[in-house]
Amino acid sequence: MSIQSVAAKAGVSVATVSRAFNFPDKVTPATRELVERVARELHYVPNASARTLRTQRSRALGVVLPTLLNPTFAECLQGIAHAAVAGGYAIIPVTTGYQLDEEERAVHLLLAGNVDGLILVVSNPSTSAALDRLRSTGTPYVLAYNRHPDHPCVTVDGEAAVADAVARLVLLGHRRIAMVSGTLAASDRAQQRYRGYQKGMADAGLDAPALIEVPFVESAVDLLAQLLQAKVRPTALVCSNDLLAIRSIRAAHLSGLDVPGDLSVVGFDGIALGEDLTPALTTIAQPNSEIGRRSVELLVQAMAGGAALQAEASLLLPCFFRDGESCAAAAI
Amino acid sequence: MSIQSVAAKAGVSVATVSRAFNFPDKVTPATRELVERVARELHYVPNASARTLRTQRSRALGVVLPTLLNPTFAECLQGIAHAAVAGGYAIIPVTTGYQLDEEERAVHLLLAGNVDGLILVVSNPSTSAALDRLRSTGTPYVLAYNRHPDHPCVTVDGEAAVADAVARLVLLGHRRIAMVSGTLAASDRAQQRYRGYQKGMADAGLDAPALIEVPFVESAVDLLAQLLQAKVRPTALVCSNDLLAIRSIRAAHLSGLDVPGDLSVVGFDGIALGEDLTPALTTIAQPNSEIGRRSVELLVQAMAGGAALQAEASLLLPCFFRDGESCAAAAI
DNA sequence: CTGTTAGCGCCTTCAT
DNA sequence: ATGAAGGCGCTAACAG
Repeated sequence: MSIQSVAAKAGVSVATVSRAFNFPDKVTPATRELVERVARELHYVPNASARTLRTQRSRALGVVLPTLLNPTFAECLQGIAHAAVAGGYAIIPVTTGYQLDEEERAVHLLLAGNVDGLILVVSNPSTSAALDRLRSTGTPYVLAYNRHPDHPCVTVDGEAAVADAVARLVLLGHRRIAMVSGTLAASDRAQQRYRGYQKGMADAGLDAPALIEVPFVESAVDLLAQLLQAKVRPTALVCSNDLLAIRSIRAAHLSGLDVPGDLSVVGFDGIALGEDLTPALTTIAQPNSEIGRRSVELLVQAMAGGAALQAEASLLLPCFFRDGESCAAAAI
Repeated sequence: MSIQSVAAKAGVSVATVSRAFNFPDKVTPATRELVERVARELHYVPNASARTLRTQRSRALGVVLPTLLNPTFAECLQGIAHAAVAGGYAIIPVTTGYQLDEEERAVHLLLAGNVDGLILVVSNPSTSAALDRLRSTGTPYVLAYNRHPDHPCVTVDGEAAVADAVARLVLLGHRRIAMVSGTLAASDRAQQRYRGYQKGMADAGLDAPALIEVPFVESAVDLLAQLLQAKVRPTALVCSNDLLAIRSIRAAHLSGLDVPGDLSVVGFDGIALGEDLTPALTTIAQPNSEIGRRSVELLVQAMAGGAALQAEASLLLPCFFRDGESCAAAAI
């Protein structure tokens, strides 16, 4: 079922068959149709490996993500997948479970797999050994969700967005506003959002209580419930992501608190599911699917140009405060 | 950076380098170490395309899924990804958006991409043109979530599980139990679950009201809210998947109904998020990640044996009723 | 416009 | 245990 068989059956050379597929204009309409017909009859499908070997282009993109269990990244991957297919690229996703050594393994794996380019969400661009390795190979790549002056990135201004969210809570009369985050060291996003929180509090002239850091997902609800039962508790929580926001709401209920009556909760990410919950999640919505799409577009464009992407190509997409039902005016 | 360079620098033949990597036992420990050292120095990485071209094995699996926006499939893909990496395979996922023609395109795409095997979640195995095409090529494949006597499948007994759930609702005193489903024609899973519902109702000697079919996700909540405001409304809803269950709960709230006080809701899928919601989702939990993992294992095993998978290899995994807070005894 | 041909990098007999 | 050489299927010069 090779190009040879098609050429033989059609009575032309392999070069003609190749041209008929890759440069239809460079062959007579008659021969092109002949070749196409024979190819169809033989169920001929070009061999991708042979083509890749010859052209040195695999038309495959590697994708490195923390996890697919967070809908944020699933939505992003969906966006990547669509854009990739549209651009004639296949994608090879690898998840790292937020582990640094897995990031390196993933990059190694994908590089060995001959991908033409990489989209990655890393823990922290500044300290990523995986990125160093990648850079030294010259393979085009783009970071999604990460933000760093030395790398091409597609993301949003999480810091400003959180500061804005805090300002809104203040306008609603909240004073004791706490922030809930996963392990701060595990992601630059978390750090940026935390900075935004601190800025927001400072701008409002409020003291920022200590960050509520929730290391393990399993114990998150219990830990939060405990905190909410303290004599002096926050009236509003700014959560570093929607999953934490959902768990915070659950913790509130377990503590006998009504959301938003007794406690306001703001998330971050804008997962689609949030809109179907009760209360509907108030959150800072990122364009997750678009982050994926734009990352692909940037990468494909760069690869077409032959050059690796520059940090200057970075994109800062808008995100917006999505009003839901988990936020209300502070009780007096 | 080819095997040639390594051979030259190490002063051995390319054959020896190849052996050092693929059959370490077939070379002297000394030469093996020499080759490994030189390879490391040169940052040599075997070229996957060349190897694939030569061996006719890509060590890549194609995955065809409806969507990643439903956490069910995201969880499954995560399971697939883990098992694939463990088995030395890369995965190439393609989503179809529940569209038949996309299924065919996906299969075509992946076949052209030289995958060694395919895992797919199709709309309906009985009517799938994509499967016919696939079968005729002899490429090993396995269906996930689908169930059909003529194909190798990895799934659960959704029919029995729903019948059991209905029985539990009946025990709680419910009589007016309705079923909520997406487009029935769009998936064999939905059909199986509906049959389970009908069976459960019949077993309890109850009349099954007409299926509540929700064609469009966007209008689901509105449609459901409308139904719940009828003079005679169900006291319990069995939903064909967790996303519908979540929307049903929202519709209930919008209608002023308390869940589970006024309305019990049972989902199907067991998405992880369900446990963090309030009320925690009562659902029929499938082992989504395991469905993915076992699919890969079956496929890899079959490919090692050289034969395509037989329908007899199908796996019916256990699923279980996961008690949450969205279900309670019927009000008298 | 079409054909001939030389590799792309690797594995794998077949010799040695 | 190691080396030499053919060829997997394809594309891209280069001829004609």
